Amino acid sequence: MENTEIARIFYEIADLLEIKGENPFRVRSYRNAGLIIEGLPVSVKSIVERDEQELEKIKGIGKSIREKVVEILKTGKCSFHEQLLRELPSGLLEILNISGIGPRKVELLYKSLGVKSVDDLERVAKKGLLRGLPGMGEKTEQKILKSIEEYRSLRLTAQRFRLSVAYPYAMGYVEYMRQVGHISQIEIAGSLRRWKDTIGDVDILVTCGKRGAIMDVMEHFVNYGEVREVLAKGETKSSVVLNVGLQVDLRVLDEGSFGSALQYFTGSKAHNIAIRDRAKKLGLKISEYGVFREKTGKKVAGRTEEEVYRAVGLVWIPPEIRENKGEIELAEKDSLPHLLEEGDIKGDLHVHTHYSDGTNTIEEMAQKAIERGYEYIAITDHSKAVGIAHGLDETRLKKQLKEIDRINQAFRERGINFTILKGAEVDIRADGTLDHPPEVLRELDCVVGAVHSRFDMPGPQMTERIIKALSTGLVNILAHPTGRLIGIREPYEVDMEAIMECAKEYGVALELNSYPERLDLNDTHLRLAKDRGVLVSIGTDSHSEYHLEYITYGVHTARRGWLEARDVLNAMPLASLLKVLKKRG
DNA sequence: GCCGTTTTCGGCCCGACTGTTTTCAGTCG
Repeated sequence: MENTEIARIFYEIADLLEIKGENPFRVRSYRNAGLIIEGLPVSVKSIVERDEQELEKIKGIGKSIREKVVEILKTGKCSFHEQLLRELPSGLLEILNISGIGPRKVELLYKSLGVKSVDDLERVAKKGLLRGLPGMGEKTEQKILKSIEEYRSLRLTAQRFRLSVAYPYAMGYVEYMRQVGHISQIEIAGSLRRWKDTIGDVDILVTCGKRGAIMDVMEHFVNYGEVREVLAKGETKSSVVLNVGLQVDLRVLDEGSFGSALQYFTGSKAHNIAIRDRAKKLGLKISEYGVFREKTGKKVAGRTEEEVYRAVGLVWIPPEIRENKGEIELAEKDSLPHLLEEGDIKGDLHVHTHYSDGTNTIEEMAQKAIERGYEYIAITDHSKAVGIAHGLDETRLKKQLKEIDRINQAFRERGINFTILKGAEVDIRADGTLDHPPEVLRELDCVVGAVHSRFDMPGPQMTERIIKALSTGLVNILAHPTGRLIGIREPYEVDMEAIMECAKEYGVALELNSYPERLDLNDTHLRLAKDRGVLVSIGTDSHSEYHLEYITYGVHTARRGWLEARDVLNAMPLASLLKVLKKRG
């Protein structure tokens, strides 16, 4: 039983209790428990196997949740959850996905019209039966029908957008908004500012210099060429949906509230709740409009984020780590980690060329890397098992190595301080053996091992496969360690703690693959790697010279995992890097 | 249901927009 499955049961309990009209704080506890469990870097199962009391040490998990977790792990189900499902049809949970419908309406629809599913809902809405219910009119009925349609089409595609998809759209919108006058400040907030790997919607905040111009700004916003639909248009907030289906919200603020609004809309929700809780204990009240004294209502901060954090006794916290996972406690002591920055990156250790499935030559990739200010790259083309990528056999690999020698020699002669490392992305075969012979691998500077087949293996087998490969002592870096493709393919089952233990023993770095569809390892695994003292290599997996820029996504993801320059293999200058790489074998 | 540097009981983040309302509930973020 995986963490996500256990979390799902708690989410469902929360939804069902909410429909029943239970105490909202009890509901929140279950939902919160789901969030916590889903976000744990280690499996709940392993914690319980060690000592089930340890669960209660996690903030937000008490006796009741702990008992239910243990029950789920033992029996595969939760009797409380089952009991709720006997009281209420499970189809009600699906109805909650229809936007504009919450628990109160679900209850009303179920009790008054016997609506048990989305299909039922569609039927009664089409019959015009909704408009008779209290609080509902013709407009609600039409809106619900439209939402059902959207829900059905959305279910076929991804509901969230990859960071790399949302980011350019958001930047384009910001550029467009700059064209209207009266805007003095503009920032993107939300999960995009926190660089989450997927984005639900985009939040743009602006300040408007002239009071009377707010509606002009709103008008400009909803008239953007990419807008498919206007969801709301008010004096402080407007919402639209773009043609691609991405929702964008705009908020207009006073100068004096910009910092507090930026803080508020950047989130995360868990971080904000903790910050507000803290404010309350200090006799303060925080809203998007500022920090106020609870008693007098006097405003004490709001212009900048620094001001807001200072008002509650904290130093400014980088957006990427605002998840209420320990950052607030450290901000109090002014001992936050010094997070990695893009300028710390000295090179790229996962790069393909036209030898396998890349589009550029070795020289072209090196040239681009030099322009980025790097000291080195490792050329790591596929091995022969990855036939579809035109993987290299030993003969072609040897030819490539000679070419690298030639180019390096030419760099030296021209006084260019840049080194191309000889590498390979060697396939870890299903039986755990490597796809190049050991004597060939020993000739290389940088061996990247990776799984490219049989993703459906059971967890223990996959773990054993990877551990066998790393234990040869021939691998420097384990590439995209979970194999996930965001929104396309789930990660394969693997015991990450066991992999990390092995990686540490054999001096293997784990990769944070920066390719936008991968971002693998993810933030929680990165934090685990840091805690376990396993080095991380941030590679772009570039298949063209333009892909080297993906390092930006990698660096921000690394920041989400609390990584500092000293935790990152390719933040090392060449000399130290070579020392680490040579330790293998 | 969870939590505790005022608490083992009594709190638990806050506000905008919409659609239906004649003062507000529900939903959303």
